[in-house]
Amino acid sequence: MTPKKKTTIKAKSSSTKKTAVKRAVKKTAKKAVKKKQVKKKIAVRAESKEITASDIRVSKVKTPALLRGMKDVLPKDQYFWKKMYRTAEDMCDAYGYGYIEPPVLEDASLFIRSIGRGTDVVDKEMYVFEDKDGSKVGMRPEFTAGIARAFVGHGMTSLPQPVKVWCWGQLFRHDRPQAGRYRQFHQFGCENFGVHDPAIDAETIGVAYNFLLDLGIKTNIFINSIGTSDDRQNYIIELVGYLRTKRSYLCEKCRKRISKNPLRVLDCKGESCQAVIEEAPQIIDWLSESSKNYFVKVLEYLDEMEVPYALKPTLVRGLDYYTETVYEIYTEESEEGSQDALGGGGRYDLLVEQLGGQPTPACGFGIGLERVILVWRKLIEEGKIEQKEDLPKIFLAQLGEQARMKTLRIIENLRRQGIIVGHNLGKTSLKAQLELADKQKCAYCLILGQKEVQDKTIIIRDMESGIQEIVDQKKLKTELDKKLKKMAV
RNA sequence: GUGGCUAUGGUAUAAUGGUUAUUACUCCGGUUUGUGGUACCGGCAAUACGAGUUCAAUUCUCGUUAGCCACCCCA
Repeated sequence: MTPKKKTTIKAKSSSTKKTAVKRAVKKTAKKAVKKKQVKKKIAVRAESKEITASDIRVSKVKTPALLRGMKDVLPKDQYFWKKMYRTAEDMCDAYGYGYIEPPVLEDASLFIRSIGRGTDVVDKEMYVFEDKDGSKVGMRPEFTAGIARAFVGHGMTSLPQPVKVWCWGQLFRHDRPQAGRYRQFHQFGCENFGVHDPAIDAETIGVAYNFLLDLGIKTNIFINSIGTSDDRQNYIIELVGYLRTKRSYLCEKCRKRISKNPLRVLDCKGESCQAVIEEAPQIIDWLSESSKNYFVKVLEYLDEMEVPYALKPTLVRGLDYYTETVYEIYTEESEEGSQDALGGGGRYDLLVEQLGGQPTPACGFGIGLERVILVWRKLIEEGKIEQKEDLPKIFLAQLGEQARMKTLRIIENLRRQGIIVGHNLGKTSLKAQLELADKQKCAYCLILGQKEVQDKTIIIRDMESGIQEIVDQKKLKTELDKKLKKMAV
Protein backbone atom coordinates (compact mmCIF):
# COMPACT_ATOMS: atom_id res chain seq x y z
CA MET A 1 0.00 0.00 0.00
CA THR A 2 2.61 2.45 0.96
CA PRO A 3 4.81 3.91 -1.76
CA LYS A 4 7.72 2.15 -0.15
CA LYS A 5 6.42 -1.25 -1.11
CA LYS A 6 6.17 -0.19 -4.69
CA THR A 7 9.72 0.86 -4.75
CA THR A 8 10.95 -2.46 -3.45
CA ILE A 9 9.12 -4.28 -6.18
CA LYS A 10 10.55 -1.91 -8.68
CA ALA A 11 14.02 -2.43 -7.36
CA LYS A 12 13.77 -6.12 -8.05
CA SER A 13 13.29 -5.60 -11.76
CA SER A 14 16.45 -5.80 -13.79
CA SER A 15 18.49 -2.75 -14.64
CA THR A 16 18.66 -2.58 -18.40
CA LYS A 17 18.08 0.70 -20.14
CA LYS A 18 14.58 -0.22 -21.17
CA THR A 19 13.51 -0.89 -17.65
CA ALA A 20 15.17 2.28 -16.55
CA VAL A 21 12.78 4.14 -18.77
CA LYS A 22 9.88 2.14 -17.45
CA ARG A 23 10.97 2.86 -13.95
CA ALA A 24 11.09 6.52 -14.59
CA VAL A 25 7.59 6.47 -15.98
CA LYS A 26 6.44 4.55 -12.97
CA LYS A 27 8.16 7.01 -10.75
CA THR A 28 6.26 9.98 -12.06
CA ALA A 29 3.05 8.02 -12.03
CA LYS A 30 3.74 7.18 -8.45
CA LYS A 31 4.41 10.78 -7.64
CA ALA A 32 1.21 11.93 -9.27
CA VAL A 33 -0.74 9.34 -7.36
CA LYS A 34 0.94 10.37 -4.17
CA LYS A 35 0.07 13.99 -4.78
CA LYS A 36 -3.53 13.16 -5.53
CA GLN A 37 -3.84 11.09 -2.44
CA VAL A 38 -2.42 13.80 -0.31
CA LYS A 39 -4.74 16.39 -1.76
CA LYS A 40 -7.75 14.16 -1.29
CA LYS A 41 -6.86 13.36 2.25
CA ILE A 42 -6.37 16.97 3.08
CA ALA A 43 -9.75 17.79 1.61
CA VAL A 44 -11.35 15.00 3.57
CA ARG A 45 -9.63 16.14 6.68
CA ALA A 46 -10.82 19.67 6.18
CA GLU A 47 -14.38 18.48 5.79
CA SER A 48 -14.51 16.12 8.69
CA LYS A 49 -12.09 18.12 10.83
CA GLU A 50 -10.75 14.85 12.03
CA ILE A 51 -7.24 13.63 11.69
CA THR A 52 -6.71 9.94 11.94
CA ALA A 53 -3.47 8.07 12.15
CA SER A 54 -3.82 6.82 8.58
CA ASP A 55 -4.24 10.35 7.30
CA ILE A 56 -1.00 11.30 8.83
CA ARG A 57 0.75 8.34 7.33
CA VAL A 58 -0.52 9.02 3.81
CA SER A 59 -0.07 12.74 3.78
CA LYS A 60 3.47 13.86 4.09
CA VAL A 61 4.12 14.47 7.72
CA LYS A 62 5.74 17.78 8.32
CA THR A 63 8.60 18.00 10.72
CA PRO A 64 7.89 20.66 13.29
CA ALA A 65 10.22 23.54 12.63
CA LEU A 66 12.77 24.90 15.00
CA LEU A 67 11.48 27.90 16.90
CA ARG A 68 12.82 31.17 15.67
CA GLY A 69 16.23 32.06 17.00
CA MET A 70 16.74 28.59 18.47
CA LYS A 71 19.57 26.34 17.50
CA ASP A 72 20.47 22.73 18.08
CA VAL A 73 23.89 21.96 19.40
CA LEU A 74 24.93 19.06 17.18
CA PRO A 75 27.51 16.30 17.43
CA LYS A 76 29.40 17.83 14.54
CA ASP A 77 30.21 20.77 16.77
CA GLN A 78 31.05 18.79 19.85
CA TYR A 79 34.71 19.55 19.45
CA PHE A 80 34.01 23.21 20.19
CA TRP A 81 31.56 22.74 23.02
CA LYS A 82 33.53 20.12 24.84
CA LYS A 83 36.77 21.96 24.55
CA MET A 84 35.24 25.20 25.74
CA TYR A 85 33.65 23.50 28.69
CA ARG A 86 36.82 21.70 29.67
CA THR A 87 38.86 24.84 29.33
CA ALA A 88 36.40 26.76 31.48
CA GLU A 89 36.42 24.01 34.05
CA ASP A 90 40.21 23.85 34.21
CA MET A 91 40.44 27.60 34.39
CA CYS A 92 37.98 27.85 37.25
CA ASP A 93 39.52 24.97 39.16
CA ALA A 94 42.86 26.66 38.91
CA TYR A 95 41.56 29.99 40.15
CA GLY A 96 39.36 28.54 42.85
CA TYR A 97 35.90 29.24 41.46
CA GLY A 98 33.07 26.96 42.56
CA TYR A 99 30.39 25.83 40.13
CA ILE A 100 26.96 27.38 40.51
CA GLU A 101 23.91 27.22 38.33
CA PRO A 102 20.80 29.22 39.08
CA PRO A 103 17.52 28.03 37.52
CA VAL A 104 16.37 29.17 34.11
CA LEU A 105 13.12 30.47 35.57
CA GLU A 106 13.02 33.15 38.24
CA ASP A 107 10.55 35.62 39.57
CA ALA A 108 10.44 38.21 36.80
CA SER A 109 10.89 41.02 39.29
CA LEU A 110 14.38 39.76 40.11
CA PHE A 111 15.57 40.64 36.63
CA ILE A 112 13.55 43.81 36.41
CA ARG A 113 14.96 45.09 39.67
CA SER A 114 18.56 44.17 39.02
CA ILE A 115 19.02 44.80 35.33
CA GLY A 116 16.76 47.79 35.41
CA ARG A 117 13.61 49.09 33.77
CA GLY A 118 14.40 51.08 30.67
CA THR A 119 17.10 48.69 29.53
CA ASP A 120 16.41 46.85 26.31
CA VAL A 121 17.24 43.53 27.92
CA VAL A 122 14.31 43.85 30.29
CA ASP A 123 11.85 45.98 28.35
CA LYS A 124 12.11 44.36 24.95
CA GLU A 125 13.97 41.11 25.12
CA MET A 126 13.05 39.23 28.25
CA TYR A 127 10.81 36.20 28.01
CA VAL A 128 8.12 36.76 30.62
CA PHE A 129 5.02 34.69 31.09
CA GLU A 130 2.34 34.06 33.62
CA ASP A 131 2.71 30.87 35.59
CA LYS A 132 -0.25 28.66 36.46
CA ASP A 133 -0.69 30.44 39.76
CA GLY A 134 -0.70 33.82 38.05
CA SER A 135 2.78 34.88 39.09
CA LYS A 136 5.10 36.54 36.62
CA VAL A 137 7.97 34.34 35.61
CA GLY A 138 11.02 35.42 33.65
CA MET A 139 13.49 33.27 31.77
CA ARG A 140 16.96 34.35 32.69
CA PRO A 141 18.46 36.84 30.21
CA GLU A 142 21.75 36.77 32.11
CA PHE A 143 23.35 35.03 35.07
CA THR A 144 24.40 37.71 37.47
CA ALA A 145 20.99 38.48 38.96
CA GLY A 146 20.21 34.84 39.72
CA ILE A 147 23.61 34.24 41.22
CA ALA A 148 23.35 37.34 43.38
CA ARG A 149 19.96 36.12 44.55
CA ALA A 150 21.48 32.75 45.41
CA PHE A 151 24.34 34.46 47.21
CA VAL A 152 21.93 36.25 49.49
CA GLY A 153 19.45 33.40 49.79
CA HIS A 154 22.02 30.82 50.82
CA GLY A 155 23.76 33.00 53.34
CA MET A 156 27.01 33.12 51.46
CA THR A 157 27.79 36.37 53.21
CA SER A 158 29.05 34.28 56.09
CA LEU A 159 31.51 32.32 53.95
CA PRO A 160 35.11 33.47 53.74
CA GLN A 161 35.22 36.35 51.25
CA PRO A 162 35.60 36.60 48.38
CA VAL A 163 33.08 34.00 47.29
CA LYS A 164 34.06 32.97 43.79
CA VAL A 165 31.67 31.13 41.50
CA TRP A 166 31.45 30.23 37.84
CA CYS A 167 28.53 29.14 35.74
CA TRP A 168 27.66 27.81 32.34
CA GLY A 169 24.34 27.51 30.60
CA GLN A 170 21.55 28.83 28.42
CA LEU A 171 20.26 32.37 28.47
CA PHE A 172 17.20 33.74 26.72
CA ARG A 173 16.59 37.01 24.98
CA HIS A 174 13.83 37.67 22.50
CA ASP A 175 15.90 39.60 20.01
CA ARG A 176 15.97 39.48 16.25
CA PRO A 177 18.25 36.59 15.30
CA GLN A 178 21.45 37.25 13.41
CA ALA A 179 24.82 35.66 12.96
CA GLY A 180 26.14 34.93 16.44
CA ARG A 181 22.90 36.08 17.98
CA TYR A 182 20.21 33.67 19.05
CA ARG A 183 17.21 33.79 21.32
CA GLN A 184 18.63 30.96 23.29
CA PHE A 185 22.36 31.22 23.69
CA HIS A 186 25.08 29.99 25.98
CA GLN A 187 27.32 31.88 28.25
CA PHE A 188 30.22 31.12 30.51
CA GLY A 189 30.57 33.46 33.44
CA CYS A 190 32.47 34.10 36.64
CA GLU A 191 31.36 36.15 39.62
CA ASN A 192 33.36 37.28 42.57
CA PHE A 193 31.57 38.53 45.72
CA GLY A 194 32.61 40.30 48.86
CA VAL A 195 35.82 42.17 48.15
CA HIS A 196 36.25 45.65 46.81
CA ASP A 197 39.79 45.60 45.51
CA PRO A 198 41.36 46.32 42.13
CA ALA A 199 43.16 42.99 42.31
CA ILE A 200 39.82 41.20 42.18
CA ASP A 201 38.69 43.17 39.13
CA ALA A 202 41.93 42.28 37.46
CA GLU A 203 41.65 38.64 38.42
CA THR A 204 38.26 38.16 36.79
CA ILE A 205 39.35 40.02 33.69
CA GLY A 206 42.38 37.78 33.59
CA VAL A 207 40.26 34.64 33.78
CA ALA A 208 38.13 35.81 30.87
CA TYR A 209 41.15 36.78 28.83
CA ASN A 210 43.08 33.60 29.51
CA PHE A 211 40.08 31.39 28.89
CA LEU A 212 39.91 32.73 25.35
CA LEU A 213 43.67 32.67 24.98
CA ASP A 214 43.68 28.99 25.95
CA LEU A 215 41.32 28.34 23.07
CA GLY A 216 43.72 30.15 20.79
CA ILE A 217 41.73 33.36 20.53
CA LYS A 218 43.65 36.52 21.16
CA THR A 219 41.52 39.34 22.46
CA ASN A 220 41.64 42.97 23.31
CA ILE A 221 39.74 44.45 26.23
CA PHE A 222 38.01 47.79 26.02
CA ILE A 223 37.81 49.18 29.50
CA ASN A 224 36.41 52.17 31.32
CA SER A 225 35.29 53.22 34.74
CA ILE A 226 31.88 54.69 35.39
CA GLY A 227 32.67 55.41 39.04
CA THR A 228 30.36 55.25 42.00
CA SER A 229 26.73 56.15 41.60
CA ASP A 230 27.48 59.58 43.08
CA ASP A 231 30.22 60.15 40.52
CA ARG A 232 27.89 59.09 37.82
CA GLN A 233 25.07 61.32 38.99
CA ASN A 234 27.33 64.34 38.92
CA TYR A 235 28.62 63.39 35.53
CA ILE A 236 25.17 62.82 34.10
CA ILE A 237 24.08 66.29 35.19
CA GLU A 238 27.09 67.72 33.40
CA LEU A 239 26.56 65.54 30.35
CA VAL A 240 22.89 66.38 30.03
CA GLY A 241 23.73 70.05 30.28
CA TYR A 242 26.26 69.69 27.53
CA LEU A 243 24.02 67.61 25.29
CA ARG A 244 21.19 70.13 25.62
CA THR A 245 23.42 72.82 24.16
CA LYS A 246 24.21 70.57 21.18
CA ARG A 247 20.70 69.26 20.87
CA SER A 248 20.22 70.39 17.31
CA TYR A 249 23.19 68.34 16.10
CA LEU A 250 21.92 65.10 17.58
CA CYS A 251 19.85 62.46 15.86
CA GLU A 252 16.24 62.03 16.86
CA LYS A 253 16.87 59.01 19.01
CA CYS A 254 19.63 60.69 20.92
CA ARG A 255 17.42 63.66 21.65
CA LYS A 256 15.02 61.32 23.35
CA ARG A 257 17.86 59.64 25.16
CA ILE A 258 18.94 62.88 26.78
CA SER A 259 16.15 62.61 29.28
CA LYS A 260 15.68 58.85 29.25
CA ASN A 261 19.17 57.40 29.32
CA PRO A 262 21.80 60.03 28.54
CA LEU A 263 24.78 57.69 28.87
CA ARG A 264 23.55 55.76 25.87
CA VAL A 265 24.11 58.77 23.66
CA LEU A 266 27.80 58.04 24.00
CA ASP A 267 27.24 54.79 22.12
CA CYS A 268 25.55 56.35 19.14
CA LYS A 269 27.30 55.78 15.86
CA GLY A 270 25.62 58.58 13.93
CA GLU A 271 28.11 60.89 12.28
CA SER A 272 26.88 64.16 13.68
CA CYS A 273 26.38 62.56 17.08
CA GLN A 274 29.94 61.30 17.00
CA ALA A 275 31.22 64.80 16.59
CA VAL A 276 29.22 65.92 19.59
CA ILE A 277 30.39 62.94 21.62
CA GLU A 278 34.01 63.66 20.91
CA GLU A 279 33.71 67.05 22.52
CA ALA A 280 31.59 65.80 25.38
CA PRO A 281 32.84 65.73 28.93
CA GLN A 282 34.38 62.38 29.74
CA ILE A 283 33.31 60.43 32.74
CA ILE A 284 36.88 59.82 33.80
CA ASP A 285 37.22 63.50 34.61
CA TRP A 286 34.27 63.30 36.92
CA LEU A 287 35.40 60.38 38.97
CA SER A 288 36.14 60.97 42.61
CA GLU A 289 39.75 60.72 43.65
CA SER A 290 39.25 57.25 45.09
CA SER A 291 37.48 55.90 42.01
CA LYS A 292 40.20 57.28 39.83
CA ASN A 293 42.89 55.67 41.91
CA TYR A 294 40.96 52.44 41.93
CA PHE A 295 40.73 52.41 38.16
CA VAL A 296 44.42 53.20 37.76
CA LYS A 297 45.26 50.32 40.04
CA VAL A 298 43.14 47.93 37.97
CA LEU A 299 45.05 48.98 34.88
CA GLU A 300 48.36 48.47 36.64
CA TYR A 301 47.38 44.95 37.48
CA LEU A 302 46.40 44.31 33.87
CA ASP A 303 49.77 45.63 32.72
CA GLU A 304 51.47 43.29 35.12
CA MET A 305 49.39 40.34 33.84
CA GLU A 306 50.11 41.34 30.26
CA VAL A 307 46.45 41.56 29.40
CA PRO A 308 46.08 43.87 26.42
CA TYR A 309 43.50 46.59 26.88
CA ALA A 310 42.43 49.91 25.47
CA LEU A 311 40.74 52.71 27.31
CA LYS A 312 37.37 53.60 25.90
CA PRO A 313 35.89 56.63 27.60
CA THR A 314 32.51 56.17 25.97
CA LEU A 315 32.02 52.62 27.16
CA VAL A 316 28.94 52.35 29.35
CA ARG A 317 27.12 49.10 29.64
CA GLY A 318 23.54 48.21 28.98
CA LEU A 319 22.69 46.98 32.43
CA ASP A 320 21.93 49.29 35.32
CA TYR A 321 23.80 47.59 38.09
CA TYR A 322 27.35 48.36 37.05
CA THR A 323 29.65 50.61 39.05
CA GLU A 324 33.34 51.46 38.69
CA THR A 325 35.08 49.10 36.28
CA VAL A 326 33.32 48.07 33.08
CA TYR A 327 34.78 46.27 30.09
CA GLU A 328 34.01 44.46 26.88
CA ILE A 329 36.03 41.77 25.19
CA TYR A 330 36.71 41.88 21.47
CA THR A 331 38.91 39.85 19.15
CA GLU A 332 42.30 41.28 18.46
CA GLU A 333 41.51 42.42 14.95
CA SER A 334 38.00 43.69 15.41
CA GLU A 335 37.33 47.37 15.00
CA GLU A 336 36.25 49.48 17.88
CA GLY A 337 32.82 50.07 16.48
CA SER A 338 32.08 46.51 15.49
CA GLN A 339 29.44 44.65 17.35
CA ASP A 340 31.01 41.26 17.73
CA ALA A 341 31.73 41.53 21.43
CA LEU A 342 32.66 38.15 22.77
CA GLY A 343 31.87 39.10 26.30
CA GLY A 344 31.64 41.81 28.85
CA GLY A 345 31.54 42.47 32.52
CA GLY A 346 32.35 44.76 35.33
CA ARG A 347 31.89 45.62 38.94
CA TYR A 348 28.49 45.81 40.59
CA ASP A 349 28.92 46.89 44.15
CA LEU A 350 25.30 47.77 44.81
CA LEU A 351 23.43 44.84 43.35
CA VAL A 352 23.49 42.51 46.34
CA GLU A 353 22.21 45.22 48.62
CA GLN A 354 19.51 46.09 46.08
CA LEU A 355 18.32 42.52 46.34
CA GLY A 356 18.02 42.75 50.08
CA GLY A 357 21.39 41.37 51.14
CA GLN A 358 24.18 42.86 53.20
CA PRO A 359 26.10 45.50 51.27
CA THR A 360 28.48 43.34 49.26
CA PRO A 361 30.82 44.51 46.53
CA ALA A 362 31.11 42.16 43.56
CA CYS A 363 32.30 41.85 40.01
CA GLY A 364 32.16 39.37 37.16
CA PHE A 365 31.88 38.72 33.45
CA GLY A 366 29.96 36.73 30.89
CA ILE A 367 31.26 35.34 27.63
CA GLY A 368 28.93 34.48 24.74
CA LEU A 369 29.85 31.00 23.62
CA GLU A 370 28.15 31.03 20.23
CA ARG A 371 30.18 34.09 19.38
CA VAL A 372 33.34 32.43 20.56
CA ILE A 373 32.63 29.54 18.21
CA LEU A 374 31.96 31.95 15.37
CA VAL A 375 35.33 33.61 15.81
CA TRP A 376 37.07 30.33 16.50
CA ARG A 377 35.75 28.81 13.27
CA LYS A 378 36.99 31.75 11.32
CA LEU A 379 40.44 31.43 12.83
CA ILE A 380 40.52 27.74 11.95
CA GLU A 381 39.46 28.50 8.38
CA GLU A 382 42.23 31.04 8.13
CA GLY A 383 44.63 28.43 9.42
CA LYS A 384 45.49 30.44 12.49
CA ILE A 385 44.36 27.75 14.90
CA GLU A 386 44.68 24.01 14.52
CA GLN A 387 41.74 21.79 15.22
CA LYS A 388 42.75 18.53 16.80
CA GLU A 389 40.10 15.85 16.94
CA ASP A 390 40.79 12.86 19.06
CA LEU A 391 39.15 9.93 17.36
CA PRO A 392 39.12 6.34 18.47
CA LYS A 393 42.26 4.68 17.19
CA ILE A 394 41.00 1.14 17.39
CA PHE A 395 37.88 -0.38 15.86
CA LEU A 396 36.26 -3.67 16.75
CA ALA A 397 34.60 -5.49 13.87
CA GLN A 398 32.41 -8.48 14.51
CA LEU A 399 31.36 -11.21 12.17
CA GLY A 400 28.57 -13.64 12.79
CA GLU A 401 25.96 -13.94 15.48
CA GLN A 402 28.22 -15.34 18.18
CA ALA A 403 30.84 -12.69 17.71
CA ARG A 404 28.22 -9.98 17.82
CA MET A 405 27.07 -11.38 21.10
CA LYS A 406 30.55 -11.02 22.57
CA THR A 407 31.27 -7.55 21.20
CA LEU A 408 29.81 -5.37 23.91
CA ARG A 409 31.45 -7.41 26.58
CA ILE A 410 34.88 -7.02 25.05
CA ILE A 411 34.37 -3.32 24.53
CA GLU A 412 33.36 -2.87 28.14
CA ASN A 413 36.30 -4.92 29.41
CA LEU A 414 38.69 -2.83 27.40
CA ARG A 415 37.03 0.36 28.53
CA ARG A 416 37.48 -0.62 32.15
CA GLN A 417 41.14 -1.07 31.37
CA GLY A 418 41.30 2.36 29.81
CA ILE A 419 41.17 1.45 26.14
CA ILE A 420 38.43 2.90 23.99
CA VAL A 421 37.46 1.05 20.83
CA GLY A 422 34.97 2.08 18.20
CA HIS A 423 32.32 -0.29 16.90
CA ASN A 424 29.11 -0.50 14.93
CA LEU A 425 26.61 -3.20 15.72
CA GLY A 426 24.39 -1.96 12.93
CA LYS A 427 26.64 -3.55 10.37
CA THR A 428 27.15 -7.22 9.77
CA SER A 429 29.48 -7.37 6.81
CA LEU A 430 33.18 -7.18 7.55
CA LYS A 431 33.69 -5.00 4.53
CA ALA A 432 31.36 -2.32 5.83
CA GLN A 433 33.03 -2.35 9.21
CA LEU A 434 36.51 -2.05 7.78
CA GLU A 435 35.27 0.84 5.72
CA LEU A 436 34.14 2.55 8.87
CA ALA A 437 37.40 1.85 10.64
CA ASP A 438 39.15 3.42 7.74
CA LYS A 439 36.87 6.41 7.64
CA GLN A 440 37.49 7.00 11.33
CA LYS A 441 41.21 6.81 10.69
CA CYS A 442 41.73 3.93 13.06
CA ALA A 443 45.24 2.61 13.28
CA TYR A 444 44.10 -0.87 14.21
CA CYS A 445 41.04 -2.95 13.69
CA LEU A 446 40.18 -5.89 15.90
CA ILE A 447 38.38 -8.63 14.07
CA LEU A 448 36.25 -11.11 15.92
CA GLY A 449 34.65 -13.90 13.93
CA GLN A 450 33.19 -17.32 14.51
CA LYS A 451 36.56 -18.98 14.58
CA GLU A 452 38.05 -16.47 17.00
CA VAL A 453 35.16 -16.77 19.41
CA GLN A 454 35.66 -20.50 19.52
CA ASP A 455 39.44 -20.27 19.97
CA LYS A 456 39.14 -17.34 22.39
CA THR A 457 41.43 -15.33 20.17
CA ILE A 458 41.07 -12.12 18.23
CA ILE A 459 42.73 -10.68 15.15
CA ILE A 460 44.59 -7.40 15.33
CA ARG A 461 44.87 -5.83 11.94
CA ASP A 462 47.27 -3.01 11.26
CA MET A 463 45.23 -0.75 9.04
CA GLU A 464 48.17 0.83 7.34
CA SER A 465 50.23 -2.23 6.48
CA GLY A 466 47.41 -4.74 6.40
CA ILE A 467 49.44 -7.10 8.56
CA GLN A 468 47.32 -9.20 10.88
CA GLU A 469 48.15 -11.20 13.93
CA ILE A 470 46.07 -13.52 15.98
CA VAL A 471 46.32 -13.06 19.73
CA ASP A 472 44.74 -14.67 22.72
CA GLN A 473 41.86 -12.55 24.03
CA LYS A 474 43.48 -12.54 27.44
CA LYS A 475 46.57 -10.93 26.05
CA LEU A 476 44.64 -8.35 24.06
CA LYS A 477 45.08 -5.54 26.55
CA THR A 478 48.86 -5.92 26.81
CA GLU A 479 49.22 -6.26 23.04
CA LEU A 480 47.20 -3.12 22.44
CA ASP A 481 49.13 -1.23 25.09
CA LYS A 482 52.34 -2.08 23.28
CA LYS A 483 51.00 -0.91 19.96
CA LEU A 484 49.51 2.30 21.32
CA LYS A 485 52.78 3.09 23.05
CA LYS A 486 54.66 2.65 19.81
CA MET A 487 52.22 4.98 18.09
CA ALA A 488 52.65 7.63 20.73
CA VAL A 489 56.39 7.61 20.06
C1' G B 1 11.40 46.54 16.71
C1' U B 2 13.14 48.91 11.38
C1' G B 3 15.29 48.23 6.48
C1' G B 4 17.81 45.25 2.41
C1' C B 5 18.91 40.40 0.14
C1' U B 6 17.68 35.24 -0.26
C1' A B 7 14.77 30.36 -0.24
C1' U B 8 15.76 23.57 -5.17
C1' G B 9 17.13 16.19 -1.74
C1' G B 10 20.59 15.72 4.80
C1' U B 11 24.75 19.14 2.56
C1' A B 12 26.58 21.83 -1.71
C1' U B 13 24.78 22.97 -6.50
C1' A B 14 22.55 23.07 -12.19
C1' A B 15 18.42 24.27 -15.16
C1' U B 16 13.56 25.50 -17.17
C1' G B 17 6.58 29.15 -18.48
C1' G B 18 5.43 22.72 -21.02
C1' U B 19 6.15 15.93 -21.11
C1' U B 20 11.45 11.78 -16.43
C1' A B 21 14.38 18.75 -12.26
C1' U B 22 21.09 18.30 -13.18
C1' U B 23 25.45 17.03 -10.75
C1' A B 24 28.60 15.98 -6.58
C1' C B 25 29.06 14.60 -1.47
C1' U B 26 26.70 12.03 2.57
C1' C B 27 23.61 7.79 3.78
C1' C B 28 21.80 2.52 2.62
C1' G B 29 22.73 -1.95 -0.36
C1' G B 30 25.56 -4.75 -4.01
C1' U B 31 30.10 -6.34 -7.50
C1' U B 32 29.76 -14.91 -5.10
C1' U B 33 28.79 -15.48 0.74
C1' G B 34 35.56 -13.50 6.54
C1' U B 35 39.08 -8.05 4.82
C1' G B 36 39.01 -1.10 4.14
C1' G B 37 41.29 3.30 1.74
C1' U B 38 40.32 3.02 -5.49
C1' A B 39 36.70 1.61 -9.25
C1' C B 40 31.82 0.08 -10.94
C1' C B 41 26.38 -0.79 -10.22
C1' G B 42 21.78 0.10 -7.71
C1' G B 43 18.68 2.68 -3.96
C1' C B 44 16.71 6.77 -0.52
C1' A B 45 16.02 11.93 -1.02
C1' A B 46 14.28 18.42 -3.17
C1' U B 47 11.66 23.27 -6.14
C1' A B 48 9.75 26.50 2.05
C1' C B 49 4.22 27.46 2.70
C1' G B 50 -0.34 29.81 0.72
C1' A B 51 -2.84 32.51 -3.00
C1' G B 52 -2.97 34.85 -7.92
C1' U B 53 -1.77 35.33 -13.47
C1' U B 54 -1.73 31.27 -17.34
C1' C B 55 -4.21 26.09 -21.44
C1' A B 56 0.29 25.11 -18.39
C1' A B 57 4.15 27.86 -12.74
C1' U B 58 9.62 25.08 -9.64
C1' U B 59 10.23 29.50 -12.98
C1' C B 60 6.21 35.53 -13.20
C1' U B 61 3.28 38.51 -9.14
C1' C B 62 1.59 39.01 -4.11
C1' G B 63 1.28 37.32 0.95
C1' U B 64 3.25 34.17 4.99
C1' U B 65 7.31 31.90 7.26
C1' A B 66 12.37 31.26 7.86
C1' G B 67 17.59 32.40 7.05
C1' C B 68 21.42 35.95 6.10
C1' C B 69 23.19 41.17 6.30
C1' A B 70 22.78 46.14 8.28
C1' C B 71 20.44 49.27 12.19
C1' C B 72 18.93 49.02 17.36
C1' C B 73 20.87 46.56 21.34
C1' C B 74 23.83 43.01 23.31
C1' A B 75 26.79 38.01 24.26
